[in-house]
Amino acid sequence: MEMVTEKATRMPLSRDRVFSAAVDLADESGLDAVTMRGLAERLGVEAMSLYHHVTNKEALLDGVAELVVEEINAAVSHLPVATGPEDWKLVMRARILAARSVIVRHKWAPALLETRTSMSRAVLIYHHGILEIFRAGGISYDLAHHALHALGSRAMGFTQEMFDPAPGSEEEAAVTAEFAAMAAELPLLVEMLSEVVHDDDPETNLGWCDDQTEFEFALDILLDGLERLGAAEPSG
Amino acid sequence: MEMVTEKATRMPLSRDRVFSAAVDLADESGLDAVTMRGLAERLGVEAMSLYHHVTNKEALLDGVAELVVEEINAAVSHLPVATGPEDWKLVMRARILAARSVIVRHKWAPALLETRTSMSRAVLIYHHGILEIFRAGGISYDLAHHALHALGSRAMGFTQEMFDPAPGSEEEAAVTAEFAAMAAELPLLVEMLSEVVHDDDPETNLGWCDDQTEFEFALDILLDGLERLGAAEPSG
DNA sequence: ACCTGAACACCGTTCAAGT
DNA sequence: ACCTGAACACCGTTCAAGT
Repeated sequence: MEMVTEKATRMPLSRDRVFSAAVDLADESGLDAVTMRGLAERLGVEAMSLYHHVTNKEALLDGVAELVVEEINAAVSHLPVATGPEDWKLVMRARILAARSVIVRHKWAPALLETRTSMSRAVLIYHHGILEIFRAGGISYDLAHHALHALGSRAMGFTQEMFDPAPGSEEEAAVTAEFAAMAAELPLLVEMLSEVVHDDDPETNLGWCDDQTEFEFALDILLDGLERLGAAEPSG
Repeated sequence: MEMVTEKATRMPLSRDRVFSAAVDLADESGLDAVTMRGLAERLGVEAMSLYHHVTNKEALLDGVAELVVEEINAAVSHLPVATGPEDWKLVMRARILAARSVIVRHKWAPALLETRTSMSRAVLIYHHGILEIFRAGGISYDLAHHALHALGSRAMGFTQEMFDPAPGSEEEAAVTAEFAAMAAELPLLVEMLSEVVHDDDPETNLGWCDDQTEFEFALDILLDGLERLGAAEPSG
């Protein structure tokens, strides 16, 4: 039942080992657990040794983010390519949902990716693939550019949701309490929530309000809208 | 030219003064400058005095977020209300763009709001107002619920953009360099960027990739799509 | 070349003490 | 009731020193 720790392997440190140990640490204990000291301990080494392989914490986080996006690129690399205006939307949809399936395995990734300020090699490659699909679909560079902005992080399979308390957490209890106290002032929200059901399956959801269904709902509105705009363009 | 500092006023501390001083500090020096010690100094007080008014740093940040959303609620409070299926989309659009104008005054707010885990009083009130517009437009609770998810933070006037280096920053230089080095592998991105122009006006943009035009482009696709779905619903 | 130990400058926070 | 000073347990990081 016990995992083979990095410490037990005793191989020399390297950038790759540092980054992938950080990913594992984040998977197990969250992003906050990724401290220089904590990561070093997991690697059976002193915190200061890490600085021999990464210039600082920011560079470490850049590397971790890059590893996640490379995992996405690997996951989408064998997916079918678009052949024309008929199938680009389905191909795009499949690619984005494949990216999302990687993100779901690393629930801390959205928060990390949002804090990255520079576009890395892997992110550029991913977006080039997205652009390829738009172009195969006969969509102009101008519209594709707008589309990349409109999709934003959704192109990569996630939306950073506001206010998503973990089910059963004290935050969720706090929201429920606040909501109950204000029910009289919020009649429409009360009525809406009595009509709809939240699916809180932690296996498929990134959070309270970011489940697969809602992600696909918004994605389809955007893809449908883009398809419509593409069809209305003067030339392919 | 020198501002009247909080220190000079010498009034006793209060929750409200603490929160609004934190907003001012974030406006001037960014969110990272809002430390217990830094905020205390600005208030002419010791760091530990703050704990008499807020339970901890998280509660401080909650209060700061709440103040921003209250500013949004004030900004939209006198806007016209929707009267039916004919005008709900315009009313919604105006409200969301008014919210955005508040966010633009506090460029650190998106990053802060994304980290809040519980839905506050002001956020509930804001979303109730949004729901009011959907309902006036004859949209069902079920569709409105999907719509709130689909809009996400965009309902409040922002999208947390990934990879938005500040114009002229070293991050932007890094992206440019990376991009140049990979140009051969990214022919479509090269061609796209040669055709489109980025408007980097720092007055209207929240970042490199989140300018007013792109925000409205995506917003209109979503509102148009929701309108279409609403019109197709069996009953209002 | 690679790793370490001690130290520094910051955090948020606790606690006992001041008025 | 409100504020303070010293201290604690953490950070990221520097630097001189070890092998």
